[in-house]
Amino acid sequence: MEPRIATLLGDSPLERPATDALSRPPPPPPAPRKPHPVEPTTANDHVRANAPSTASSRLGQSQSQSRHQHSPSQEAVPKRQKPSAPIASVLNTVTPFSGRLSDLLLDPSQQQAPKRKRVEEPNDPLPPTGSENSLLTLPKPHQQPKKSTKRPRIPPLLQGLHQVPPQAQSRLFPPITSESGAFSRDLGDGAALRTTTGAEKRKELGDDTARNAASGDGAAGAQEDAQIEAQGKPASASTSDKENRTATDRSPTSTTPTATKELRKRNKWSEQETKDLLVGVSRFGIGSWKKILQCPDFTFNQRTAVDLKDRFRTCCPGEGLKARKSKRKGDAHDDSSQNTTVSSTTTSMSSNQDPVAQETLDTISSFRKNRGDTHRKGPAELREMGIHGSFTRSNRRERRPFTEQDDASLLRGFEKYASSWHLIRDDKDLGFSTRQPTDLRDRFRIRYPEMFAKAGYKLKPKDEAMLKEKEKGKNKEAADSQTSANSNNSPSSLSRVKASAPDTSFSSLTSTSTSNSNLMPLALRESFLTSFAGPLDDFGDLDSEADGDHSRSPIILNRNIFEWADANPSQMAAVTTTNLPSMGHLASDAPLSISNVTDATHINPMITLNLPMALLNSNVLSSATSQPSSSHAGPSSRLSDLYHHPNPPAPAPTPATTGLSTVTTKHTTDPIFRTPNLPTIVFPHVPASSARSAMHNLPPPADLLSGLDPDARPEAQTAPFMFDDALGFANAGAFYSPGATLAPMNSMPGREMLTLERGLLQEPGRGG
DNA sequence: CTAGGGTTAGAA
DNA sequence: TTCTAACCCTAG
Repeated sequence: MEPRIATLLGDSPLERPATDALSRPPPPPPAPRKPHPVEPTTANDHVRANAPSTASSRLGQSQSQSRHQHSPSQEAVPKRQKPSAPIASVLNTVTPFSGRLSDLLLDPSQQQAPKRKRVEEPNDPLPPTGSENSLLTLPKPHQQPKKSTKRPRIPPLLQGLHQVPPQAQSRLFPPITSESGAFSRDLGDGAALRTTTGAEKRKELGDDTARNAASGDGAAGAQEDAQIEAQGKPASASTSDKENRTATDRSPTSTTPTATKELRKRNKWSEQETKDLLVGVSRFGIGSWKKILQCPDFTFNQRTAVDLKDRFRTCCPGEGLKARKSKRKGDAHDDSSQNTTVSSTTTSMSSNQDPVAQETLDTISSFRKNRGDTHRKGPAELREMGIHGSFTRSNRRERRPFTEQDDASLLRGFEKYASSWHLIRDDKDLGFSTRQPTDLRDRFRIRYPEMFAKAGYKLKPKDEAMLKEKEKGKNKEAADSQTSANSNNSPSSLSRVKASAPDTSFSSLTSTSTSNSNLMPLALRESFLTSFAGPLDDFGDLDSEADGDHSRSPIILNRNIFEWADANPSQMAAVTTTNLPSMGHLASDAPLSISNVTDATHINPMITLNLPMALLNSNVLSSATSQPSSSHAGPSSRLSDLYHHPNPPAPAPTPATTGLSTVTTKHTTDPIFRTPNLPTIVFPHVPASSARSAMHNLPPPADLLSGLDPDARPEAQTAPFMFDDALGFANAGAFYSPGATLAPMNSMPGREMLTLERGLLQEPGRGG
């Protein structure tokens, strides 16, 4: 850090002493302004301001800090002379004092002693040694001039981070600001604390004041705060309320989440609290925890709504709240059966004093205390509390998780109606009749954050951050050469944000994508766009199927594909364009356009083979085509989807494709397509061993490319496949692997990746 | 009606 | 106890 600071200051590490000197002893800046640079007035003022005993605790810390830092610089004082003069001259081009100043201040024999004295005498009687003190008190006056000379402000601030004052560690670390008050405010200066406002600070206040109270120093402050709080937020603000109520007897409590984790201690429920809770539930109903919490009739010891809920669940298991899952199977069964009995009866009743309710309670009691659960409250106890009958439930709808199908429908709905959630809800086909529009919106936000954001809506801060992080990662990945393994989703928290599938499908399909988050070259995406036509067609279910975090596995192309291609030129040709409607199209336009030559080694197999495009049609793999695509089909059928053109009355079969479609309408049974030499991925009968080891005998790139029309192989010619030296090529159609992404198939650095997102490979226009 | 923030249920 | 997602509330 320090070297960096030095760098920021423009000083070489060697000049560091000079830097220190600048911040402490009077540097040139003040010189021009004041005829007498040694004039102590300024310094004194500062010292006075800082000296007060109130701030002494912190000052003391910073002093000790400074001392450490200064002692070396002191030793270096004699050496400073040289550096300081140049710096002075730099900072102050016109300083008559520059020379003198350094002389005056830095001369160890003469100047230091007098100067020190002046400073320390009036202000700081306490300092152990004069020399240290002088260094401490001097800096501030000179830092200000420093600012005026446009010195970076960072260094002094950063330095403070080196050694966190011990006391500060145990409490909130003050904000890092340029305000000098940042630290001192946190130092237990009650007045300063009390002046802060705002919810957050109030929270902190409660904490700080609590400590103050404990120390006897800020007790008044604590009370004041409590009052303020109580006034501002009567019974609300569970957290702050919680902090204030018994703040004095819970000194270790901290407001920071992290600190809370460590310091929060068990807070047992008292009988009175429990009673209040139960009475509250009987009054407001199950689920109205906040109301209960805020009801002035009840007192809770620093409870949150969640605490209330949990307590209630403990006391009255089965009463409207699911009991905790038991890890042991037997228990689980026990619990569930019990729950169903209880809740099914209780939840259906809303009237108190119901005999059946009593029965329910008795049922509960019959279960209770079997397992040492002493918290359950039986009917008798409840009656004692004045609670009769069962509890009513708040009319909150029952929580109902979204299924994958729901998600798919939601996506479809969104494609159809955009963000008109009520329309989505009303669409009977989508089956959201039991949901509220906002439910759909919320779910969509969670499930498809990227699309949600792209549609112009605001994500929850957390999701947003996650999304950003993800994009970062993605970009990084894109930059790095990527092994197929990389493209697997990590089962981390990010997994919730599907690896760009929604993004890809949505953005590319709507052609609104300017996103760089996609690994696939834009042109390539567009190619697929056109080839698969469907604007916003259902990619949803595909995506939803990828719900499993690992479901988006990349396609790994077998090396042997090259060999196979070499050995089977004709099939190769057929395969490469099979099932890629756009391919035929492209081919017809420009025979070579399908190559994606990103470098000399990426060779379009088509070029290599130099085959007539007439072979290019379809369904080499048509064995799968007989299956109609189903929107909810599994991967296998999806595979088939890919392998044949989805809609027999295809939306827009390209001329080439249609024209050639009659040429090869073959089945896999056709010997020509059942070459024994195919890679296992596509053609199972190829031994993987040979596939891996085989070397292909491809002519040198120069030869292969010699006859090419340069124009026909532009950089991003949107070819769905690419040829990689000695590795093979990827063809979306032919080598699609159910499961997802067609990932980069080479692991060589600097190679351009071809990644096909699942959505792009999917058939559009299902059912419609 | 929607956006956005708040509250609650339930799992971890 | 914490965290996430489903659900709720309400201003605009």
